[in-house]
Amino acid sequence: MSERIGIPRPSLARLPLYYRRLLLAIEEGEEVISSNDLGIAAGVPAAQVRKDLSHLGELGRAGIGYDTQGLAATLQDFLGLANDKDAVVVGAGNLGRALAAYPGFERYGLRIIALFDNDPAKIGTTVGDKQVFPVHKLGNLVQRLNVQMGIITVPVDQAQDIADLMVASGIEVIWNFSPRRLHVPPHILLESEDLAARLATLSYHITRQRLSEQMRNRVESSAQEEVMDEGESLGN
Amino acid sequence: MSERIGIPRPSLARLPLYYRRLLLAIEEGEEVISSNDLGIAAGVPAAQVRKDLSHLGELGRAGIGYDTQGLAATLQDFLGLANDKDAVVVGAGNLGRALAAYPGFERYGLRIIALFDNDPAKIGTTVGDKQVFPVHKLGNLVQRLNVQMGIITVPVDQAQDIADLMVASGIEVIWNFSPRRLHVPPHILLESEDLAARLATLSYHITRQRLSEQMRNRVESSAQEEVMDEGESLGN
DNA sequence: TAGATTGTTAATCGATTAACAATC
DNA sequence: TAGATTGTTAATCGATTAACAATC
Repeated sequence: MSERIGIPRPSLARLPLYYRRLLLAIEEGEEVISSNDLGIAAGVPAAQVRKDLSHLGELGRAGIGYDTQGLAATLQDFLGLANDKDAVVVGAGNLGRALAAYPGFERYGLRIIALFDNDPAKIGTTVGDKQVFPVHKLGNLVQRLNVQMGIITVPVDQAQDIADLMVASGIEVIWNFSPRRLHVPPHILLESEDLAARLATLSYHITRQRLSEQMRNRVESSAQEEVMDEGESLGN
Repeated sequence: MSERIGIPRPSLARLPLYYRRLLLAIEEGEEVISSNDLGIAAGVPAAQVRKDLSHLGELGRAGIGYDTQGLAATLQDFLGLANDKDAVVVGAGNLGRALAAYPGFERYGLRIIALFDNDPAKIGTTVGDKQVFPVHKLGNLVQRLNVQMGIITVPVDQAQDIADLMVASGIEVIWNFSPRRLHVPPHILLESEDLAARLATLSYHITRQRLSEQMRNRVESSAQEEVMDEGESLGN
């Protein structure tokens, strides 16, 4: 995907956070909100918020702030959250079933309409109200219902095959949860959540933290010794 | 976490991808690998790979490339992948159970030792060989076993409370899967996977893709009309 | 020697932040 | 009017990329 988008990627990623804060503000009955408050919710400075929102137009009022209802509607529209988006999950293991049942997706317009798997023990079972079908039925269903999105939660060695199958079936957006870089034609949008890779970076931090802790302990225990030394030198 | 790290975040995030490629190369019996090949695996140019690896030292040999075994060992060490890292999952819903059973984590040294939940129907059940305990037992177990990492998969309205509890129990790294910005003291490392927010950005792309498709169809159908017009004007 | 490939320097690119006139 | 807050410009920051001498 060669990204013909009119907004920087980091800005786009923050819009949902602003949106979420706006829903909260609306619920609280607040009619306006400042870039500062939106920034706090997203963990960025107010200037960043204003810059981000400036990509969508002039949405605020100087001296006042942003109209909560208006801005929420603009973001909802810009992100297409009110549009129904059909998806299928391939891989009805733990992760696939968890995503199929994830309660947070519906409010953003995602409808997971079915799961697919090749394990006979899984075929025919349901996840909530969603059925698990054999993978060979994927193409037909995707074409018939014009499904746009495919979610991949199969074991890593099958991920590329499934991606190929999805592309051949006409799926245009792939959300990949397998720990593997997938290859897709340029017109397909591919987004990956590589949890194992993410864990590896956390592992890096845990390791450093452990080291600096040991250092601290060593400093503390020598401080402790010093205290004892002092006690002794005071000779009481 | 004010990030006293000696390597840029984006570089750090790519190291696991290089590592994975190295394991593959080793499996294939390859003894050296070029920055170019590593780059292909991670989707970045060779210069990026060399720059990333230069943060860990001079690891390659000019004219030759990188020793696969040696570089893999260096990365494993740098990322602390061989160190055992104990974790608990709080929230034994679909996602929590999926993560607890996720097969990709063990090879990176993560040991999920228990799950916690407040639902009586879940307490006492197991996920693989891991037991689900009531949340009030979290502090004791974390302290007794010196658990470093907490994984949050509870509903959004409980996420902050659980984070507070984890911090109070001595956990130092939190991996948050709830769609909410959590507040933790500065010495705690907090990393979040906000799947709903990620979905919202995918929604943006799906919406644009749909629009550009409609445009294409419109162009095609007018092209179609033109063909028909021509056919007519040819008068056959 | 010729060819391959590194590590590093410098140039480029893009995002973040600070500052402020304009506006309410 | 005084105070608050926007949108935007310019400065800063940091990461990516290109280029190349050094090395094998």
